[in-house]
Amino acid sequence: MDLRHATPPARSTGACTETGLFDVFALLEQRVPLQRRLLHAGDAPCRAGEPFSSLHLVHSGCFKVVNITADGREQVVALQFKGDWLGFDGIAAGRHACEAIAMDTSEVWSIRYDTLLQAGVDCPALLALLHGAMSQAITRDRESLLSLCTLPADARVAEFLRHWADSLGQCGLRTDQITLRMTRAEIGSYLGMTLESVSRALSRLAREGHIRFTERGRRHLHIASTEALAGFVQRLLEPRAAGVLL
Amino acid sequence: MDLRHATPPARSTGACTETGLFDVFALLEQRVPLQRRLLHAGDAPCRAGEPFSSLHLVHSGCFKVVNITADGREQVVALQFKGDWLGFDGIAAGRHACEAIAMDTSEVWSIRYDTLLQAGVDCPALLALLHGAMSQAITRDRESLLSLCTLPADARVAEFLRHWADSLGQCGLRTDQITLRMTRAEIGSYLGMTLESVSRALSRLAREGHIRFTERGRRHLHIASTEALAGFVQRLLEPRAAGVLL
DNA sequence: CGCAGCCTTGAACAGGCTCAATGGGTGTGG
DNA sequence: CCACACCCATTGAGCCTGTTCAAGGCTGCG
Repeated sequence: MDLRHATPPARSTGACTETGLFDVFALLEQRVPLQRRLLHAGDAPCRAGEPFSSLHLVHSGCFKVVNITADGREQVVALQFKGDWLGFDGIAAGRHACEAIAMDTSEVWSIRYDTLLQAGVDCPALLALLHGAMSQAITRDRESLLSLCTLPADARVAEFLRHWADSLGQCGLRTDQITLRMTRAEIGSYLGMTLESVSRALSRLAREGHIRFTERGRRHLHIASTEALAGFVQRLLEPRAAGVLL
Repeated sequence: MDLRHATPPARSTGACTETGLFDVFALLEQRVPLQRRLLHAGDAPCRAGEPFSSLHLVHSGCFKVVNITADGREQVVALQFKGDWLGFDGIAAGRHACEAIAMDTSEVWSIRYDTLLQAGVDCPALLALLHGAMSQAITRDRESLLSLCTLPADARVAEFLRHWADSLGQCGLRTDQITLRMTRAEIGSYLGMTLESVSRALSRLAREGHIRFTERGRRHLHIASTEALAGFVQRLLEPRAAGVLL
């Protein structure tokens, strides 16, 4: 019997590791001293420029990760849900490069990096966990990069919705009914487009029946089928592919 | 005393590092069994889809990292020089997501991941090294993302040249005379633009005197000043910033 | 020499941006 | 309770940056 499907992996894209979400939390809880922190929308477990000392495992809720440059540019570079870690960017420089900001009431488990390393000596599974999470962060950032460069605006929005629904699914929530916890401007920042383009793309998706805005407002929407969304993306891609291949 | 600053990661963007590169290689050499591999342009230490078993530390030369999707899109998502690692993307899924391809005669030190972990138990500095490198990879990917989304095409090309020169500098090479080891199409893939746009941007930079093509062909170029390039980027940014602030 | 890649440049086109007007929702205070 | 202000979202019109398509040049090589 395959346990992996009983306790699905922590938001892995492909085939991850025997240790699923449940195991991750259980293992940490019993092996490492950690501090549970309840956060509200807008709170930031780490801020850009702050000295690095702890990593934060998202236990519930969701976060946006914002990168800020010296010259004032800023962008949402990642979204993190249950099972994702916050703060990896601080390890190398000893100082955080990005802010992580709660987009909803959320709980994180904060773990001092040095104590995590010490615990890792006795329990290699902890290290495997950590490395897996970092590796996944890299893989996902590169996927973002690829989507940004190879997909037209509408497809990026469709992928974004699919990704969000997927993430909810891996937390055990329903994937057909989603509540966007970001403004159009934030979505646009994440997807490399303006808020107007996001709005237009959503309208188009609604017009084509892939999504439906619920009566509770423009941030609550119903997704007909994530497969259909994927198909929509592929259809936008075809003209180019055909042109290239023929 | 903070160990992190005693053995800082290689090629850190910000404050790098009296010790840096040399220590990394020395430490690995004396602590971990590794296999030196000489590669030629086009060789790939890891291929997409291949099972993951080893990490590869770049000892000389340079690599492009190419991400390939199931539906056939592909993109250059990173460039790696001496001191960078290849293969992090394989840890989580147990299988590589990206290809790393040598763009020049290069040497990598290949290290089995499992033996590296074991060595890490006795020598925490090895783990610090590894984590620093992964953290840096994340930080850099996010910087790419930000450049892609917030800079116009010409600025992206300027930043690209600056980054390349910087990377050479951190290998101890001269930074004013660089040889691009990529075609215009590859640069375009990395920067999210077409090869024509890259070519035009380079022509513009040459016309404004920031770069000069040498007599040895259009891939060899002389950079007047990396600071001037940074200034060029800022100048392209100002109109927007001014518009936003006023 | 002729071919194959790669690079450059021009001209037309288009996707997404900017600017602007409008409307819905929410919270506050009269 | 309504009026107002504020923020967010939608939609349209015109524009601009970067793409597409096309032609031509350079270099290296069989």
